[in-house]
Formats: sequence, C-alpha cells, structure tokens
Amino acid sequence: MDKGDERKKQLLRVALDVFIEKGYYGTSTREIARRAGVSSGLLFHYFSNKESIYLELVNIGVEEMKINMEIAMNAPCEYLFQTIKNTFEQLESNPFFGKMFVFMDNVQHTTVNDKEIELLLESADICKQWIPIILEGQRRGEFRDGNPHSLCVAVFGAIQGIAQEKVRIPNTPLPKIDWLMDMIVNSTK
Amino acid sequence: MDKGDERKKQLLRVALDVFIEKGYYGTSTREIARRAGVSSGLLFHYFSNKESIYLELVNIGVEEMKINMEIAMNAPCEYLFQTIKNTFEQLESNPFFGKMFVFMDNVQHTTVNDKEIELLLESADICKQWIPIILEGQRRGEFRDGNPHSLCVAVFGAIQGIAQEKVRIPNTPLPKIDWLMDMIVNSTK
DNA sequence: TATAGAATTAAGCAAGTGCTCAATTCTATG
DNA sequence: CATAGAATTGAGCACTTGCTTAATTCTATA
Repeated sequence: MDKGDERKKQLLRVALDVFIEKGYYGTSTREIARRAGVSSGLLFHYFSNKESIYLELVNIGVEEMKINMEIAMNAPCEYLFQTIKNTFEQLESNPFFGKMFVFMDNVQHTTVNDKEIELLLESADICKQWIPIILEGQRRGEFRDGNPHSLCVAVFGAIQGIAQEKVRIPNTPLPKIDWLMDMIVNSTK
Repeated sequence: MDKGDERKKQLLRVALDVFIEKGYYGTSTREIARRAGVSSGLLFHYFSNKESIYLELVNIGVEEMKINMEIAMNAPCEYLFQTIKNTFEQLESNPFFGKMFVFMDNVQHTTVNDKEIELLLESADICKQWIPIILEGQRRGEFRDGNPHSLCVAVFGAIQGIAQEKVRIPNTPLPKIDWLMDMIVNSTK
C-alpha cells in the first residue's frame, strides 16, 4: 500500500528490463527513469546510485535462486528433477522469474568492477553449488561419469538456452523434463 | 607485412576483448585505443565509427561459424558429430575462436539498435540453421523427438556453457563428444 | 485547516562519450 | 636527398553520463 514502496518496486522492474536489454554499462539512469515515466532525480531519491539498483536486483536474483535449491541433497536425482520442474513451472507462470533467470546469467558474464557484486556472484554461481550434488549422484552411480563441472555447465547452459528463448518468445513451449534429465542421469540405470 | 593491416588486426583483437568483457555499450573507443597503446584518433583512422568495429567483428564471427557448418546435411548424425568435434578442437587450439564463439553469443543477447547487425545475426543464428538438420535427423529416427527448436537451444546452450568456461579458464578440460551427442541422438538407436 | 514530511521535478555540474581535424612524424620510393 | 603518402597524435566540440540540490507539490494526520 505504501506509495514509496510501490514506486521502488516499479523502478526495479523497469531497471531489470533495461539491464537485460542493454547490459549494465549500456543502461543509463535517465533511460530507467524515462521508461518509468519519472524524473531521473526521483531514481536517486530511492537508490543511492546506479550500482545499488543493479546490486538490489542481483540480491533478489540470488534469493530467487536459493528458493529453487532448498530441496535436500540426499536424493540427487529427485533433487535435480524437482529443481528443473520448479524452474520450468516458474518460467511458465511468472515472467519476472524468467527475466531474473536470464539477468543472473548476463550478470555472470559481464564484468562490473565492484567487489561487492563479485562476492554476491560467488554465492549465486549455481554451477559451483551443484557440483557436490552431482558428485553425490555420480558416487551413487545414478549420474553420468565425467568432469562434474562440465556436466554442470552443460546442463545449466541448456536450461539457460531454454529460459532465454522463453523470455524472448513467451509462448515457446518448454521441452519435457525427462528429456533434460536424460542429459545427466545415467542411461544404463 | 603491411604495417596498417597489422595495426588494424591488432585493434580488432583488442576490441574483441573489451567487447566480450563489457558489452557493446560498456566499451568506449578510448578504452580500446588505450589498451592498444594508441591514440583514439588512430582508431577512427582505421574504422569509420564504433559500430563498424563491432560489425567487422560480427562479420568475422559469422564467417568462422559458417566454416564449421559446411559439412553436408545428408548425414545429420555425422554432421553433428563433426561440428561438435570441430568446435571442441578449435576451442582447444585457438583462443581467438573461443573468444569469437562467446562474443557471438553475447551479440545474440544484446540489443544494438542497428538493422545491419540485426540482419547479420539472422544469418549467424546457428539455432535457426540447425533446425532443418535436426528435423531430418528426427525423420530418420536417429534423433530424439520433441520440439526441434528446444533441442537446438538446449544443445547449443550446453556447448556455449562449455565454451564460456573454456574462455574464462583456458585449461578447463572439455567433456567427451559422445556425451554431448547423447543429448540429441536417440538412445534407443 | 495547518503543517510536517514524503514524493517529485527541473536545472545543472563535472566527467566521460563518439568523433573530427589540423598538425606532426614516420617511411618507402623516385 | 627530396617528397608523397601513410601512420599517428592531441586538442577539442557537441552531447550524454551519473549524480546533486534547491525548490515545489502532494498527502496524511494533529
């Protein structure tokens, strides 16, 4: 209900769009303000600087990712299935999630000279977080062999590709989950 | 041997690095010049404007991609295997190829308001070019069923993920090709 | 109705941007 | 050696950038 909170959320939504479209450096504070139909001064009333807008979005993204990771690790196959299922369900029902997902990938591949962001990204690097789970899956013989990092990067690249497409063309149908699971799960199982 | 040609190539190499790192808008012509140890005036002696530097790189990228696509389409499995094999061999032996590969992916996901670039990208969109090949593979029953575009986006996302990693950490080992083939090829074959 | 505080604007500064251009240095060849 | 033409510089223009600030409007409540 608070007018200020509502405005701040609106500004974040607009900023997310522009950041996805043009990257960090390509986004000007004036453009965010203009697209929000607001003076650029107001933007700096709600955020202390451009970087902090980006940071706040990264933080939201990190939280969003964590929620998707909360299922326990003592069932790697189940975990993976649930994670992909959750991700796809969200991609289908919640456009903001898709944008955030793509945004987080862009963030990973863009240098923003800021140690705070770099640190945040460490905690948002899903590939790194998945490695122990994949190792466990491999130990159980449920997952394919091979460098777990490659496995991770490839699976995640695939999901990313699908997400990118979904954000660009929202009515793209998503592939079946089994199909993606097969990428990782040992087919001789 | 020509001094001017050599300089131009050097400037393109430097520009590629900066574009990958900071994206189109984040890259300033002064920074390219500075990193090349040259005045910014010289940059505009060799290129008519910033956009044309980018365009020239995109063109090189498109050519590089085309070379990897030249094997005929009447053997989808063989074609795919060869393409991935080529890509991995290049990633291993030629750092410039890897950078170009990542650059082309960044290009696809960045809006640069330029119709010429947009047109070029049409011809560089590997996903679109692969679709007929995948359809043919599916018709023969050699490839998995499912939306060919999703298949494409996923496979390509996986390869991209691997390439990104290779560029960031050059001594990352690449996964086995069979492993990637399995993503697409029908396992009941 | 009066007023404190939040929401908002418009103007503007210092620094950085893409790009130009006159002026200089280098270099190959007659 | 002389000189044409290429390579290179550095100053600078017009514009955009992130951000500030004084001034104004809105809005809730005493």
